[in-house]
Amino acid sequence: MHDALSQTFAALADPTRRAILSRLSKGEASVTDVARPFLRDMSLPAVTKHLKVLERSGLITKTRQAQWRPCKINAQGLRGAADWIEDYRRFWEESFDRLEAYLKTVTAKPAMKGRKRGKPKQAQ
Amino acid sequence: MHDALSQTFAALADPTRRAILSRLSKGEASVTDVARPFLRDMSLPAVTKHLKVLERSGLITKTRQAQWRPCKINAQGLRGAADWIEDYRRFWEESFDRLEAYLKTVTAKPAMKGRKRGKPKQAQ
DNA sequence: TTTATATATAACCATATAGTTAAATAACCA
DNA sequence: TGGTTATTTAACTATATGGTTATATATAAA
Repeated sequence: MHDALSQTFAALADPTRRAILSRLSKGEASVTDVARPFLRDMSLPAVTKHLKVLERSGLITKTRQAQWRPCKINAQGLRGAADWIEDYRRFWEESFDRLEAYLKTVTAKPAMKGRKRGKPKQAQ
Repeated sequence: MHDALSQTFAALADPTRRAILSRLSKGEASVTDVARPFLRDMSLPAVTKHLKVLERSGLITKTRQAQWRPCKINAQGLRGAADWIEDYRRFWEESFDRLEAYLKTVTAKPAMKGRKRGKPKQAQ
């Protein structure tokens, strides 16, 4: 699974990493500062690894400042994911019922060929 | 990682599963129909597993109709993910610069205590 | 009852993920 | 130089993931 979108979603599929992004959305922070709230639950190298996942997926960037590596959010990396999900928004918004009815008229042609024995038709 | 949001993002972190959702957004379909486009690349049980992941994460539901299990999208399951990402939208929209400036005035108080030797300050 | 279709499960394998501890590297300070 | 702080890397472990093939189950059809 190497595509960018999969990497983004995979990066978001961890509460620690989402918390890190939330923290960084309030401003840059060093690795130690990012790690502080998690050190009761995991070691510093564990946080370093999470940061690496976020960096690889383009959701944060790291710069250098003396012996510190300030981390900065790059929420642009969320655009792809946001756009993807956006395509499904209509499914949970109020116009859903009317839209579903419309879709049923649009997708009425059977997409399943070679059907022989009363197979269930798709949305009609 | 058991929380709902993590499960949703994890389910989305696979191109096959996203393609399945895309297919189901156009209407209900049986397991075989859902699987058809993927059978050059993987076996039917592999698709069954993907469907199970989508089902566990609440993104689809399966019903029964004779020997078929029509699958139906439940994009409501995307709401949580959409809402989470939405909080970061401001980071990639045009008002970003002005907003960042505003945030800097808001988050000016140092969140890093015990600092001794010219540690980098956070967004100020 | 037998056969065919649709789907699920079992057992297995390879790789990825998320954590650990210990050691290495890098920059600053005295 | 030597010591301290910040961060990364290495080596390892346990579990999860995504795939396989073979088998089982359920319903329908002949």
